[in-house]
Amino acid sequence: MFIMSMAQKRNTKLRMINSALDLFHRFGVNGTSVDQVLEKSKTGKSQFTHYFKTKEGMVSCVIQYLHEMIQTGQTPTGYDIKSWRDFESWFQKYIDFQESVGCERSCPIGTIGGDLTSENKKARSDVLQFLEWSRGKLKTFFLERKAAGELIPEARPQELADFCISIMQGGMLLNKMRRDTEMFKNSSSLAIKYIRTLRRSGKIDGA
Amino acid sequence: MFIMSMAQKRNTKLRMINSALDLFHRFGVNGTSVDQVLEKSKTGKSQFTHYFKTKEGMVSCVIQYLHEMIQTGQTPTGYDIKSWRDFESWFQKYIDFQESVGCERSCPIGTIGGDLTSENKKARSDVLQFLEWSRGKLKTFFLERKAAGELIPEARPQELADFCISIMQGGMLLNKMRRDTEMFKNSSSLAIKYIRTLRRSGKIDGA
DNA sequence: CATAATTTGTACCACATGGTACAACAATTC
DNA sequence: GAATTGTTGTACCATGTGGTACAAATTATG
Repeated sequence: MFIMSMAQKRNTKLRMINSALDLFHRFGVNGTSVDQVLEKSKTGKSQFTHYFKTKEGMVSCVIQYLHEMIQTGQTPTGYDIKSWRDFESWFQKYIDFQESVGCERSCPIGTIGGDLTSENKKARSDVLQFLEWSRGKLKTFFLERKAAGELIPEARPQELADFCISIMQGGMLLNKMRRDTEMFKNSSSLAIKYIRTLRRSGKIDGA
Repeated sequence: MFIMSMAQKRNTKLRMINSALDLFHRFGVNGTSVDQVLEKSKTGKSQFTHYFKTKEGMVSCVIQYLHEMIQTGQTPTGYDIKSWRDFESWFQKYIDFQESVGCERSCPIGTIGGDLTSENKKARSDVLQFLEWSRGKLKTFFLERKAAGELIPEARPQELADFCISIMQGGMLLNKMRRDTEMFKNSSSLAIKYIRTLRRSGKIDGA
């Protein structure tokens, strides 16, 4: 039946995307060949051409898939931040993730995005779309806290969002290089302390 | 004579290293082939084998060279930080650099380091050596300021150093992805503001 | 069932990749 | 100037690379 067909189709395509995501995340786009993805996903060249046409097409699909997974909360890390407690654990989840993989990976979007050049128009635009979405999520969190009177007037939501994402990206990259979580721990700890000083009215409830 | 020989030798090797550095910085190690380096430096395979033996050997030399350039202040950015003013312009120099290259590059060490895997033992150890050196430079700056009574007792030099480097790495990576300096500007601006709150005794002299 | 559409297997291709072999050339030292 | 050392040019190679061609199998739909 139709549903079976779509399921079957999605299944094969999904296996390829998952394999690609894993390899891109570990070795980068340039560090991963199409054939390696095919081997890992137990598929052939014809499926590759059928579902993705080119390598960049595959990269694009991988990014969109990742974006969807993150949006729907199906990743160990995420952007569903509703409280100060959520916010402070936002950093911690990245650290936990890295610890769980021996600090051999940084943020997938950072890794993939950093590999793209101006030629990769489609894939880059997918990365940027995700990036703006994530900035928006954090910005919205801070906006809401500010509207609730929990942030001093000088606090600027967009700056705070970019500040957090920068620390996360840099921290994860440095952790990966050192195969150790120390640097991200140190920097996120300071970021949290700083942002606490921008709060007002009420006790600090974060971890 | 001997000097001419060494100069000639260094010249060829240096041309290769400079070409490799430029390409690695722009496209990453995995995004650059040995042949591209040879073409750019107008050299042949025999010189490659003679001076570097393998691609990783070349990467290793590039990192060591870069480390040396940075240590001796021959790069637009650097770690010669003696005053609060120096410190605050430390961030700005990276932003200026990115602006000067259309935000098409991030930090060379971050780009190259992020491409390496556990197999690249030599190159990774070179990256780590540089990284520890740079952490030490920033840490020392904060230690000295603290010793001079210019930082509150709660301020921890190592945390502050890692915090700054994380923001720099993350900010540059994000800037490169977005081809724009906004995110690094936002995050470094907050970092500077925060660190100002940790200072005491005396006016803020930074830019 | 027939037929159309989707999905997959096999073979192939031109070119890029990292690396080797080895002779020729140039410079330095004795 | 002979011998040693350092440097470069040319040709080559096995394997990896992204991608194509096309027929065969499988699945949906009339």
